[in-house]
Amino acid sequence: MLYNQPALLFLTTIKCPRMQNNNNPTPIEVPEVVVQRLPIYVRVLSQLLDSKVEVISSHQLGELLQMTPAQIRKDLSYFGRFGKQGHGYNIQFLLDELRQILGIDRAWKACLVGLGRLGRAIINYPGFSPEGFEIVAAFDNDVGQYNSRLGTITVQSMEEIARTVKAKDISIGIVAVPSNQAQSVIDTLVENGISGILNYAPIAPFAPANVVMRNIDPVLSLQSMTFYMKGAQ
Amino acid sequence: MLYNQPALLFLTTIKCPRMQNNNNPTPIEVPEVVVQRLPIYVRVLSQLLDSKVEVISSHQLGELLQMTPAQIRKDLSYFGRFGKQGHGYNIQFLLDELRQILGIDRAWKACLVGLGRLGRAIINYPGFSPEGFEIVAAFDNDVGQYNSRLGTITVQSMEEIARTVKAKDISIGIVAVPSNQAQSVIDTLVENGISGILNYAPIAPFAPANVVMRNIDPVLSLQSMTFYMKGAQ
DNA sequence: GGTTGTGAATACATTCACAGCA
DNA sequence: TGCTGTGAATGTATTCACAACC
Repeated sequence: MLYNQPALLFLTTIKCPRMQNNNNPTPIEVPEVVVQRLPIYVRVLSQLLDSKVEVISSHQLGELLQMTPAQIRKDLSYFGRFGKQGHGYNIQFLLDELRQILGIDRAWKACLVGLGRLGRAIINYPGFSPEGFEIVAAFDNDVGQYNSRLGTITVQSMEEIARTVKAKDISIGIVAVPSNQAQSVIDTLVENGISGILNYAPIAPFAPANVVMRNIDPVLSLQSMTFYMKGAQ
Repeated sequence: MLYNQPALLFLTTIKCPRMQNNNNPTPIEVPEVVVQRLPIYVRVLSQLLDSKVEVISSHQLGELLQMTPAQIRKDLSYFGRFGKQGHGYNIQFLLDELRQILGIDRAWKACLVGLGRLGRAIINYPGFSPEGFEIVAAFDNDVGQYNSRLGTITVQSMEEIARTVKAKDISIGIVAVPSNQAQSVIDTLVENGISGILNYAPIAPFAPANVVMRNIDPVLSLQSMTFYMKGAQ
């Protein structure tokens, strides 16, 4: 059976077009779990670069991330040959490559739906824009919110989602509405051509296979945590 | 090589003591990925129960969660035999069992470290307490925050972490401090006997193997999302 | 010497397929 | 008949181990 959507968190191998910078145009398969690790490498490599480290071996990187050097080398080898034998990886070069592979070498426009407490925290979160994710529109159903300004953004009614998503060429939707509205908001975003959704609502969302879904759900994290803590308290 | 800590998100099989309600006292191994799915089952089953559904088959549940019925049956079979042939699973019974297995049939006390914008959003998040996770203390280094009250909680200085964690018997720490302070806060929590950490700081944290770590990092989610969206924009 | 990149080997997770039971 | 529970089979992911190279 094909399932088009990970059960909130996990999924397996998926076909992807091979990177363009490679001369071989045949498609390769990259495990989804590998793709999910690439941003972690990017994060650590950036920090190392900030600390003026220029070169790192898979062994040292594995030490920092608590993973095996072999896994790091294997992960990277899906995309190219970025290292030098006897030397390691040039951090700046590897970072540039990984950013291009992930598609984070450019800016991405997102809209936020839902401006309750959670939505306002999201719109004020300072971590998105330095990484190239810019929230350029915000929507809420509460009439009291309309036309209120949050930074450079003016809150719009949900009826304006269709028009604004197209007008501003938005490709990512961030969903922060109450659970009972979340699926219908997701449907609206999908209908209007959004291709990725970051969902904060505690539901098991549905979306077609061509839309990428990511869920942020701290309660699920806590609930799987306690399984391992039952001896502790 | 043994690695004691998942690289932020994912890990594999781990030894766990078998459930007590089973007569067999030998330890079984439950894949971590299975444990992470149990809360998802709990969530959907609760919603079904609210909708007055009493019984469900693995096929129907698989439909709702976009996973195979075999996977659901296999996952549950690690912990016991909860279904009836020809009938399906009694939702109330299965829920009770799953809650006990996960250790979420009781309350858990947590403390929050960091009361910036993110920390205040976390302390106001209404999703924790209905699930039995109660934030009973909050700490910040900013003198301006001390003794300010957030709901029933009074903000304390970080020096009071040790005393308060012990006095209030807190087992979970929620970390919402800036990246550069996060590892040292985690170390402090660990030293004071915290056994689970929910980390919101965008770092690759380190903790000993006996501490359960979960990371909430929307930027990582977005960065692996765009990999699949490069055709879209 | 040190380190990468990778086929082969191992370990793990999912799915199949069917016996067994209501 | 309809569905669970589960060994066996398949499909994936990780790790090993070593040739190739600096």
